[in-house]
Amino acid sequence: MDKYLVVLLGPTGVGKTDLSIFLAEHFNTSIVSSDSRQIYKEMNIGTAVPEKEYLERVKHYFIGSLSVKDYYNSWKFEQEAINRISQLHHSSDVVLLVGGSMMYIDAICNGIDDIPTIDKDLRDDLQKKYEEEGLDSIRMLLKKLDPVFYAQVDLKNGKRVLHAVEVCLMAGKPYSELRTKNQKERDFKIIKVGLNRNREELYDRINQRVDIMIEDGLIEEAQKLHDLKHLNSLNTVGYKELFGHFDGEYDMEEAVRLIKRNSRRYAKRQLSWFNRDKDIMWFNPDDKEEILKAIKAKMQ
RNA sequence: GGUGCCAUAGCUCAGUUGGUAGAGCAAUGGACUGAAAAUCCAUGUGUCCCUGGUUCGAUUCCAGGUGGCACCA
Repeated sequence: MDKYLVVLLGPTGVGKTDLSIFLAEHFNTSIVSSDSRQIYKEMNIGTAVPEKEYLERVKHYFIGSLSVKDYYNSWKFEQEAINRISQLHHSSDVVLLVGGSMMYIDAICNGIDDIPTIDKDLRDDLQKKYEEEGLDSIRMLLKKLDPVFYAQVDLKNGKRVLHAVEVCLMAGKPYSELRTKNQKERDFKIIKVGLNRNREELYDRINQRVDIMIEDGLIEEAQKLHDLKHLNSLNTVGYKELFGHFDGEYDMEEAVRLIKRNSRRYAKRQLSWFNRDKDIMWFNPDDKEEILKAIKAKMQ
């Protein structure tokens, strides 16, 4: 009997959660979350974690399982989620992967190349060099360490250049040699269901959801995390804009405006990424029965 | 009803001494392999309210109309 992973993806605010409960109950299965921010237990309101009732009705994994202080990345997620999925496949033929974090989804569906974990000291040293000597000096390093990747990389993107240098130094060989781009074999079949709405409707939903988050106490939630704002986990839409307000950079109205705008832009970036993937079947989240039918057809 | 002011991008507005126009905000498209809700790149989208007039040429000047605002009745 074939095992299936049904991947439910789409931009933020499109309505993945409601549909995921419907599908999970229909297939009598669990949900593995592929959301890089809902995984942190201190960030519930701002990341629109499914409401308590849903979490009780359907077993969810990778929601609220980490602290914002924990270091995490998509490679770790790949290891842990793949393990979890195969364990769940013992008792269920269908498992749901639900979330909008593009690279987390990719890590499960395609796999990520094996490269060494970067030493914290090395990361800090390079970061310091970047800040003191500028991007150009990091670029020169990369040119020397890995001319092949240097020719491919977006040289204006500091993070990319920096990371490539880190990997070269850590691995002792060029990053480009480690980038196989090989698709990993999985022992389950993948069915990708993409959710989208017309742009105006999607943006309305995003805007409204931000207002609801504020009513639900997002400001208080962010206040508690203010001291930790330097953490990567808190470099997140909904929190960083409030930190800016707490630090006196602008008023609350402006903070809310920025949260809405940045959420919309995030949704746009997600769509850009997903649109490349020709395996995705696209639907409006309201068409539940149609979606179910399409999934079942794929399982024939 | 009268007088005055205004009408230009999705919004707020600038501008053209007459040669079809540009800022901010918003928006759009894209990249992406161990920070990814991150990070980076690119893009001005327009009956310049309508109809006539003057002019080689009108978004710009003139007249009328329409709509909005203010004041006076």
